[in-house]
Amino acid sequence: MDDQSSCLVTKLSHYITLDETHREQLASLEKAERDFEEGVEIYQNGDAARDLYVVKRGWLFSYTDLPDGRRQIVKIHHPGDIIGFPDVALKHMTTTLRTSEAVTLCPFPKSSLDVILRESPRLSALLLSIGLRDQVVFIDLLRAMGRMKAQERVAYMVLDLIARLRITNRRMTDTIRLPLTQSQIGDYLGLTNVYISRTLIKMEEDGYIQRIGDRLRILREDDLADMTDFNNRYADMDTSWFPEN
Amino acid sequence: MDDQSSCLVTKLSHYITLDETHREQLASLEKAERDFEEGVEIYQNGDAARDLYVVKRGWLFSYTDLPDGRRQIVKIHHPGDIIGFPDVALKHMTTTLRTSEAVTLCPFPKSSLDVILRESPRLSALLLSIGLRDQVVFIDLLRAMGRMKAQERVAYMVLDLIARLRITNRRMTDTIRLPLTQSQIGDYLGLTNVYISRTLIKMEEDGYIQRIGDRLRILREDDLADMTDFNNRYADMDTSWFPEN
DNA sequence: CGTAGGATTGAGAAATATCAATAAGTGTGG
DNA sequence: CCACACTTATTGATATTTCTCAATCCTACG
Repeated sequence: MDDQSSCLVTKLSHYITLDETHREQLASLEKAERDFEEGVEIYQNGDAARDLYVVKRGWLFSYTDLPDGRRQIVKIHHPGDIIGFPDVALKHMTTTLRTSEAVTLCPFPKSSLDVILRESPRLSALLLSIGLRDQVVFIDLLRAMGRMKAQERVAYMVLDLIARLRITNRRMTDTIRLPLTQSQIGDYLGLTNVYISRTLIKMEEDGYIQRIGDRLRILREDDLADMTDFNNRYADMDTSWFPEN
Repeated sequence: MDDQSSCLVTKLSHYITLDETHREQLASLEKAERDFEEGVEIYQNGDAARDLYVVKRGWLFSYTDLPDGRRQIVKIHHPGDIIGFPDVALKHMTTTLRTSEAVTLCPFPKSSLDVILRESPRLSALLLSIGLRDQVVFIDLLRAMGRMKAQERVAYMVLDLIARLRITNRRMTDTIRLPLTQSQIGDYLGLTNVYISRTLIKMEEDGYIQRIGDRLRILREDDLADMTDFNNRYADMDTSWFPEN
């Protein structure tokens, strides 16, 4: 597998400059990429934690269910994301992974981390930082779920999605594709599909957003950011303390 | 500073066996320990992210506020915890740290991580795993906040606290001290102080818990675990893939 | 013994859920 | 290109959960 097609190299290059050695190390970790249809489950809560995945194409999400059927979607995954990282710490997967549309994933085994930790302190620092930054992002989401009203939560979700898409796509405009049903948005934000419907309608009436098919246009991004006291964690990473190589 | 008094060594020994080299590496990282009174703020949201702290004694919590004053407590810290780890990834602290009672902390600089990453792949793997496991814990809390009712959230909080206290204190009974006001519990669970009061009374009436001063006795732990579909993440860490040294 | 912070209680209001019906899309087979 | 089946979105009516505000009660402590 050459550098061109290594998902990990692409992902990590967004944060630090990788030299040739790093690129080779990373590229060697990956297994062959795999395609999946829309609406399939790739692994389930409770499966042995074995592989990680880098998303090459398409959207997916991870969720957990309560015994009575209530569902919480925990993370929405985009191209460039590493899926399954938190579960590295545990013996079993803690979520179920499901595709929102057709996707391509690059799997690599959890044991690859061992290689990285032994061979490159710098890459290790980067992986650690990505994990910890994701933790901050979860804390932000927690704040939204604990203390924000429906409209603010929707605003937060949209801003977070845009900020993340802009990591890999610099000239993102104000319009995003949102391949999620309102039930799924509700499961992500701790609300019902019905209330998501009403909230989106209200936000459109108030001129915050505009909906065109499965696309969403942000009309007053600054106002939404104020409303949610939004911080772009993806732009604030501190790589200054990383070891040299 | 000898091993006896190194907070980090004590903390990390709960997970893997540390040889003499590891112990020395870790002990050398720590600065002198510091005491703080009850009700003081040790650092604030927005401060430069410079130090981490290991808790030697006492309870504290981290929180963030919304501009209009709504507050979300994000983490309750006990003896043995590492505080400020997620902020390592960023240039600034994302929360404010406040004591619930008199505490003793062992600070060590963020730059110590550089040393660990360069010198010990095994310790690096452990730190990474602790960070990632904490992420899973946040995901569990997110699920509670998004999809559980007040009583279930309280149950979840109590079970999580007990599980954590049992890491360091093996023969923990069914009774814990809870040095938090009902307003703080509310800020943690995304509810109001008033509703916490009513919920605790209800749970006591139903025989789930018993309150004696600032102590809480769990009467039907299994039922509470069923109610919240509780998983003890602290007992399920996978250290099998860690590098040798 | 007075005071202050915390807990409890009551009444009413707001936010969100639930249930059920209808409308609007969307893809498929003919 | 049409008609059917199916999923998704919207709407209305009502129920539930939780919040808000204000009063009162406790309890620890100077």
